[in-house]
Amino acid sequence: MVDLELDAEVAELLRGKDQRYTTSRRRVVHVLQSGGGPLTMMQILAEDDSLAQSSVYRNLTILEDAGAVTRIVTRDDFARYELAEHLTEHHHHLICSSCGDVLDFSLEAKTETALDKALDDVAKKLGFTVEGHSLDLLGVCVDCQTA
Amino acid sequence: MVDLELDAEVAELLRGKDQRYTTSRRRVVHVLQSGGGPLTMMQILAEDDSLAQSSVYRNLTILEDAGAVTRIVTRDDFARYELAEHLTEHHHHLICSSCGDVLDFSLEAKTETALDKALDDVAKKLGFTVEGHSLDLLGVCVDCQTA
DNA sequence: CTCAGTGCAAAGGATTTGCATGCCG
DNA sequence: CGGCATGCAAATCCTTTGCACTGAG
Repeated sequence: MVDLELDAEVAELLRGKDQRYTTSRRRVVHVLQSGGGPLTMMQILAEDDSLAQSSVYRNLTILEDAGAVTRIVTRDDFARYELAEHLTEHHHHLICSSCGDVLDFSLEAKTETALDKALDDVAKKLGFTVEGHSLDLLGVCVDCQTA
Repeated sequence: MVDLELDAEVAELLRGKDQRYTTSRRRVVHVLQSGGGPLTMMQILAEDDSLAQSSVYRNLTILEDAGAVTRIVTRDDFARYELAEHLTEHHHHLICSSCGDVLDFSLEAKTETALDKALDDVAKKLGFTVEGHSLDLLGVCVDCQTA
């Protein structure tokens, strides 16, 4: 999704919650877009130092509420944020157990479909209403292996 | 795994780290074993009030370090703990987006194998060393649907 | 002008740690 | 006996909140 579409989409989502798409919110969204994976607060602030920590926290909460951003927590003590799935592509996470960084990856459509079906079956059996799934691969990233 | 095997296994793991399998550590392990899913600190303390909060935190850290316990974080602000995978069966988590509770579930062996293979392929392509994977199903549990 | 959005600093809450005591080996 | 494990309470650190200020409409 190119910037313009993305901005329009996010603006729309925010309007639905009577929120404006302000400059700093736009900045946060753009940082997330260019991340290549979910980012921590530290990473976001480092990427754009015109942003104030408390405002970023507040804006991320608002963006999450509007459905534009998803907050995830992995092994370490920092929450990470990424653009909501419908603003990107369905993907999964590769978590480095050494440095803690998180990268995106995707499965072939065929595999993904098979997985969906298997999960639906399980959920049906347990009486669960499925809202989505997340699949994390835990391992050591390239950088940490060479280091 | 029955209690005796489990205790022996955990004791062994702790010995490997020069740690004792004390009474309160044993209590924590047994609470986790009967959980049916990963438990929060609150749930653990509620299950056995002879346990002191700080000691449970400390013991869980030690047990995790010894490879007997795994710490996971979901959507809410509480960490959850479960017995390490090699002490139980490979399984996945069903997270209720309403009450936050987490339950275990398993996939058919065939599905699990296919998934493993797909993940291995992806990891190889990205130069990652795989240590494991986790699959969470997000939805609404039976209790929350009727409520 | 008005009111949502912002930034600073102070508060909040799950988790961790210092220290004196108790208990296992 | 000696040292690790425990429990209490105080400290930590990410995150949230109170409040006064700023800027868009």
